[in-house]
Amino acid sequence: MVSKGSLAAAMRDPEKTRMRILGAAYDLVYKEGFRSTSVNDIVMKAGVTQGAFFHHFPTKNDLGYALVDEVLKDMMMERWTKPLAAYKNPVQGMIARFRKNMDDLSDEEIRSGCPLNNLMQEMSSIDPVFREKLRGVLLAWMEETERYLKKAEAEGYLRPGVDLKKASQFIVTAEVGSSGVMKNLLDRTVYYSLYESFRRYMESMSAVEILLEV
Amino acid sequence: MVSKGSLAAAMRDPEKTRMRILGAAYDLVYKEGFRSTSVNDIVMKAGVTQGAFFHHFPTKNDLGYALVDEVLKDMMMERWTKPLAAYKNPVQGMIARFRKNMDDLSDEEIRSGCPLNNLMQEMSSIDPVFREKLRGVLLAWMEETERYLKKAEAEGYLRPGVDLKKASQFIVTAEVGSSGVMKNLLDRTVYYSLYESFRRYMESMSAVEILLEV
DNA sequence: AGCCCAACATAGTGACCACTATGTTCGTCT
DNA sequence: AGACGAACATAGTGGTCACTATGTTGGGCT
Repeated sequence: MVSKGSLAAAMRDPEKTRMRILGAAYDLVYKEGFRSTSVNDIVMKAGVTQGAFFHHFPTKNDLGYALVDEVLKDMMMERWTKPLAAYKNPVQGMIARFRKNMDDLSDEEIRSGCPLNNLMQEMSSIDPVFREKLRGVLLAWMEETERYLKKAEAEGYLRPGVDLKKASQFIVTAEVGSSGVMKNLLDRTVYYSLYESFRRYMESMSAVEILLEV
Repeated sequence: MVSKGSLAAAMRDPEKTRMRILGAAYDLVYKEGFRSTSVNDIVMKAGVTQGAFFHHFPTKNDLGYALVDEVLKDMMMERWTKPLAAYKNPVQGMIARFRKNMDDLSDEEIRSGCPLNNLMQEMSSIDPVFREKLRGVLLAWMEETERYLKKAEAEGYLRPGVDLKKASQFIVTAEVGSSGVMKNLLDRTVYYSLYESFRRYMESMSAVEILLEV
């Protein structure tokens, strides 16, 4: 009776099938773009049939929307805002994280760019539903950044008079823009250069000396 | 014999035909993206036949390359670096131009984003020829920016110790990133916010008080 | 045990795509 | 004046696309 159980586990598991599709789609869309990725590419990579695909997602666009809601948002928050909780001084955390996210990137990830930025530039102007969902991710990123700036302010790490909303919008713009520029230039020295400028900008609003352990 | 001449003017003019194709293609690619724009879309908008198109451009990709080399590059320089020549203080010029380029944008242009950024995010990772050509535009933009920073430094407008190359890379990244973020958010108040942060960053490297006439 | 429906699998289908094969026309050059 | 080639125009062509019509199968529920 062993075989039945172990085989059956892989057979009818709709939630797992859906996740396999989403996972395969995320990789392909990240690397090739949404329009350039065909449903066939996705089902081949996921190891399922087109029938399974269209059973779970009525249209290709619906898959794209699910990608943003269920995969992309967590991905971005996991990378950019969640790690800030580990730092006593959020300003120092943002500087350190900008650097770390850059150092951790593989060559292929640099070539592929920022998954949020990719989709924003490709889909925002041609599909209002995509834009709304991507806008939600971008705003959440900015709001979380602002929340950590507020925390920094409350604990005396910020100079008085800094407009936290404006600063958080600029911070996210710099982070997104850096990934976008790097995707084209493919030159890590430029990334180090952008990091140092970013650090200078962050330090200009800091009330304390920033010491970074390397 | 009047008819012959006036009609003939529009008939066999290869240079004009080529330009009509490039102009129509630029608009469509700018708004819809390169992959989403079909050759048929382009020839319809240009008012020429597919035969004419493929006579002037062997493949659709070749048209894309010509777009970058012959249209996009001039477009970007005309908008971002050429106007800096009119300012005595280039730092002030960059601040003023960031603002002016934003104010001059129509709603549709905001929705369409930065034409260079659009193509970079869409094509850089999937076509090396595109990447090289786009890279040329981006580097030219950065180098021109650096040239104006050098001019500013020579005339005493910059604080000592500013790394001009790093600063120019960050400036262009902020300009590109702002257009990219705006394309999604469609909210001019965010643009004003980004402008003020950009201005603060520029002022942090300035040796003089910046006075902007509104 | 048998029924039923979600969860797939298979095999198309029309639309659109970049591109081509081939024909025609006009200006130029001798 | 006649030839000739660049500058088009017309009508396809194979391939790919998102999507669908129609089966089949397995597990849960009575």
